[in-house]
Amino acid sequence: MFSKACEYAMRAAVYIAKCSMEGKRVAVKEVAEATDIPEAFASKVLQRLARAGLVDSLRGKKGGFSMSASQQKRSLYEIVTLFEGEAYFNSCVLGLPVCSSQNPCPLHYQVVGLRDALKKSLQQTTIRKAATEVVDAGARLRFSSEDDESH
Amino acid sequence: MFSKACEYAMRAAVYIAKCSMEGKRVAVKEVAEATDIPEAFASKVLQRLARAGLVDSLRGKKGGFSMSASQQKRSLYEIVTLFEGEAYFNSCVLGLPVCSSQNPCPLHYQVVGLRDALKKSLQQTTIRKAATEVVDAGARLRFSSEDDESH
DNA sequence: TCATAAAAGGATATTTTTGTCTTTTTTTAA
DNA sequence: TTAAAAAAAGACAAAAATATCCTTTTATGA
Repeated sequence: MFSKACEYAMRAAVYIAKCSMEGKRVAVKEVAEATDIPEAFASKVLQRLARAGLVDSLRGKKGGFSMSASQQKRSLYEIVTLFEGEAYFNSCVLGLPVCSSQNPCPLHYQVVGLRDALKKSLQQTTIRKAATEVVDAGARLRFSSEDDESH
Repeated sequence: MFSKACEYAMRAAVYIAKCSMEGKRVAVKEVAEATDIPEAFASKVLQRLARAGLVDSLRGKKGGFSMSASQQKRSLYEIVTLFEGEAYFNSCVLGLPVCSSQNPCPLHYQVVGLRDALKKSLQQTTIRKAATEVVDAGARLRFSSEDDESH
């Protein structure tokens, strides 16, 4: 449904938010392990999130990534559009360059409403809210449980 | 949202259905032109649809593609899963290998319902129905209108 | 039977996505 | 001031998706 980069970005962002809520700055290495992302790729994804202002990064010893309260309030939609582009939610399901109520493709009415609902759902879901699911409901950001990290 | 191959497959299938409803068999060349798909790629996509039994193909002079009444009744969902895989609608939005109500990711409840609705909508939409939209409501399968095909 | 039209199949090319590795810059603290 | 730790940046590699081209097989009709 979404690209790997986008999936990774969401997992990483939620993990960083969770850490920031606990007042902890995290390094790429930890984010990568906690969310099952290849470390070097995680680094690229986080660079992109940082350049977009969705996370803060600090270089050097004791550096790492964090999210301010206002960053935690940004929506998952912002992450998705950063990696998939606005077109993901706006362009024609059949790939036509023009498709609207004026000029619909045969699936326009069929699909547009549902896709808009998905869009709105992601717009209304803050990164912080997703992080809270992890803390409160034990929702996961990686396959294996946090118990068997074995370190 | 969907891959090019999948978009092409849906456009091509709907066009072939429309032609078959008019009792006309069509060649790749015509399908490609009518739906704005690169011809060689259209050929590959149609081969795949044919192997999957979603369209009939006939070689040789007067050959081409067509869809029987029962093929026209197949759903768009079948085309999508042929090109995107079942996983498209079933796997975790965040890309986790395991994600269910037992073991949800932080977006599980948020997104799963909407994606299921999209799935059902595609399952309930037959290729024939989409083709009827084109015939009855003038819905389009390519950018420019059919008037300016200039031939 | 032979030329022609069409799909099928195979090979190849291009672009994008995914993933890795190495070097550089920045910061901290000893 | 220097070693260590961390992100940033750049180069590269591998895989997948997209796209094109060429050959082979099949059917038709003259």
